[in-house]
This record gives sequence, C-alpha cells and structure tokens, in this order.
Amino acid sequence: MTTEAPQDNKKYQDLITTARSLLFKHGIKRVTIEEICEKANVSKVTFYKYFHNKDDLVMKIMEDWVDEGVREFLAIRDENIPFMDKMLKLIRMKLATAQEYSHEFIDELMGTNENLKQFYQSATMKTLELVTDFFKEAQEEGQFRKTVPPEFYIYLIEHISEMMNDERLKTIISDPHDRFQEIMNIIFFGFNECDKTIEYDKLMEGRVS
Amino acid sequence: MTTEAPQDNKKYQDLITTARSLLFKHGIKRVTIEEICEKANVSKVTFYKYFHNKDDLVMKIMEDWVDEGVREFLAIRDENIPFMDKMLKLIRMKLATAQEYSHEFIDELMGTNENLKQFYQSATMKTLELVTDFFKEAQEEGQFRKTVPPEFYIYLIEHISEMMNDERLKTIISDPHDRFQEIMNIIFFGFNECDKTIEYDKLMEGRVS
DNA sequence: ATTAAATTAAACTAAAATCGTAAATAATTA
DNA sequence: TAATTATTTACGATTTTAGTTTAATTTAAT
Repeated sequence: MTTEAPQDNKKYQDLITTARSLLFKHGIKRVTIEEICEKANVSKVTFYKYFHNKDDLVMKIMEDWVDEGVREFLAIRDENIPFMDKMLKLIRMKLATAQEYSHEFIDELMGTNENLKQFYQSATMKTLELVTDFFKEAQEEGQFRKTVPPEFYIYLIEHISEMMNDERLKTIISDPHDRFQEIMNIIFFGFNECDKTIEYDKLMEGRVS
Repeated sequence: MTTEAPQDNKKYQDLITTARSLLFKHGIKRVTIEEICEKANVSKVTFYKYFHNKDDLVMKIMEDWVDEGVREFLAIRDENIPFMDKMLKLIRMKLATAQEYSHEFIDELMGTNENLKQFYQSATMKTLELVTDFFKEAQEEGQFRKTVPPEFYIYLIEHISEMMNDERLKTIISDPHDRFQEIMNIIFFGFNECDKTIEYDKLMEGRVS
C-alpha cells in the first residue's frame, strides 16, 4: 500500500534519462513527447501519469541535473586534496557537463518559457552561492589575489569551455592542447611571466573524451 | 537577359549552406523549411523558386557535398607526394567530414525516402569506384599486401572515425591520441611488431579541431 | 487463483505547426 | 519609365502534436 516515490520508479527514470539525452542534444522544441515515449519504451499515458506536460518534464530533468551537479561539487570541495587540484577537478567537471548539452537547450530554457526561465535562474543562483563561498574562502586563505571579485572567477571558469570552442580563438590557436594551456595560464597567472602551468594532459587524465 | 545559374545565386547559396548545417546536425525531420528560410534570411517563396520541396533540397545539398568530396579526393590523389602521405590526407578528410554530419542524417537518408536512398547509394557507388581504383593501383605498385581486397581497406578507412567515437573502445583506450595510434597501427601494420607508426599529431596538424 | 494496480495500444479531439500558393507590394535592372 | 525580380502578407489545406478516454493486457501482491 506504500505509494512508490517517482524517483524510484523504473518507467519514470527511463523517461527522464531518454528525455534528457534527447533534449540536451536537440533542444526542447525539436523533440516531441511521443518520440521520448517511443525511445523510452513507455506509453504516452504513463508519461502523463508522471508529468503534466513537456515543461514539467524539463523542470524535473533540470532538478535532477542541478542536484547531481551540487553533489559533485560538494564532493570535490570536501576532498582532502590541495586547492589547485580541486580547481582542476571543477574545471574538468564543467567541461564534462558542457559537452552534454547543446547551446540550443540553454537558449530555449532562457528564451521561450517564463516558468523555465525563472526555475533555471533560481537553480543557478543556488549553486552560484555555493561556489562563491568556496572561492571567497580560498581567497581569504591567500590562494587568490584579494582584489579579484570571486564572481569574476566563476564567470571565467564557466566560460572556459566556451572559449575552447570559440571559432575565432580556434583559428588563432588551432591545437586544442595549446589553446587550453593558454586559456588556463591567463586565468590563473594573468599576463605575468610565470613558471607554473596547468597541464592539459593532467586535466584530461582518466576522462573519456 | 542571361538567366543566372542557381549555383551562383547568393540566396540559393545561403539556403544551401544554412540548410546543410541544420540538417547535418539535427537530421531531416527535425528541421522545417520555414526555419531554414528564417536562419538564411530568405523568404519561403524564394525557397520554392529554387527547390520543389525538402527532399529536393536535400538532394541538391548531397550533390554539392559529393562533388566537393570527389574534388578533394582527386586533388589528393594527384598530388606529387608519397603514397603514405596521401593515405594520411584521405583519413584526415574522412574524419573532417564525419564530424560534420550526425548519424541521424544518414539514417534518415537511408531510411525514410526512397528517392533519397537511391540517390545516396548511386552517389556513394560513384565515389567508391574512384577510391577502389586508387587502392588497386597502389596494390599493384606493392604498397599493400596483394591478398587484401581493396574494398576491405575502404571499409576500414570509413570506419576509423566510427571506431574513434565508439564508446566501448573509449573505455578501453580513453586517450584519443593513444586510441587513434592503436587503430592506425592495426590497420596499417596488423598485429606484427613494427617500428613504423602513424602519428596522431602529424595527421591533425593544421586542423582546426 | 484472485484481485488490484500499473501499463499499454488505439482511437479520438482540439489546437498548433507546417506546407505550399496566390496576390499585393517593394526593389532592381534594363 | 517599363519590365523583371524579390519580398511581404495572407491564406487554405494538410499534417503533426498534445493531451484524453476507453478497453484490453500485463504485472505484482495476496
């Protein structure tokens, strides 16, 4: 008689995972509910048992996704490793998720629907606070220059993958290794001459690219 | 009074290029004619001036694309460089185009429409003959083991990019450099110990990845 | 085996999207 | 200016999609 929570339901999970990969790849408007149901081997009736409509589905996907991200972040934050290694792992994480979803998906999330937009913004807010606190603490410990606003570091971190895929930058530095090296060097050490570097290979180690 | 050939028309070209990138990315059924027109800044009426319908558009895209491929191939074939270097360039070309289109596009090309299917098959036939001749000649010159059917080499070449992106293989050899190295070594030298290798970096040089 | 719940396929309606065209209007070119 | 060409707007016809209903089937628990 115990009514199962939807998170533990197989059909629900099938729908979430199939929908996620489809929507992340093609964006929201290109994918139909029927297609999701077919690919997930779930009938349309069952879909409407768990979701009111497509927007509702998207919100639940985002909830899952954000929670996942927060969990990953907290795990890294609380690891017992040097600060620089944590930074590496955070960047790696960002690059990993950035490859998952298409630009189109985020654009649609922000553009068309007002509910989704609000939800997405409040979700990013929540995670942003977490990360900001992390940076502020690191700054107080002397890991960063104190004159840099932590929000600016977050901005930079979030734009690394964008820079890596920027067509203009690609023509300037075609080799991805070199490109990454240069971006990281600028972010961490600025234009000053410096003997420290962040290795692309170290960042990518163990990653299935 | 000279009626301009459509190939030289700006609007026509805009339609072809925008349609190509959209269709290659999302497949045929996900993209609407109106979307193409909007993105290309061409009115729908103008679209129907140049194309009967979506299938007609796809065929003309394919024609362009195949011609382009044949030209590239012939250019490489007739270059005055060692055979191995030609091989490298051909593989590079294959990898480049494979990143352009999605699996979905080719699937739809083969699956839904009978006209497109026929057209695609005859087009690949035509190019396959060219490449086969190239390999046969190389074989007669002693560049390959004579007991290998050239068709099998073509098959292998065409599957390099697939292997590079194969999830199973990725877990076995996660580093793309290593993965590519191993694939190339197998294809060119088999399982025999051999001091020759094909360098990933050499293959990728000058490519904007 | 019996019962209750979950799932499904199929049919269906209403709304929305898309196609393709025809006319009126603006822009180019001769 | 006149003739040709490109674009906008509007529109009807068709197709697709969303969401619901019903009846049949599967699944799981008792």
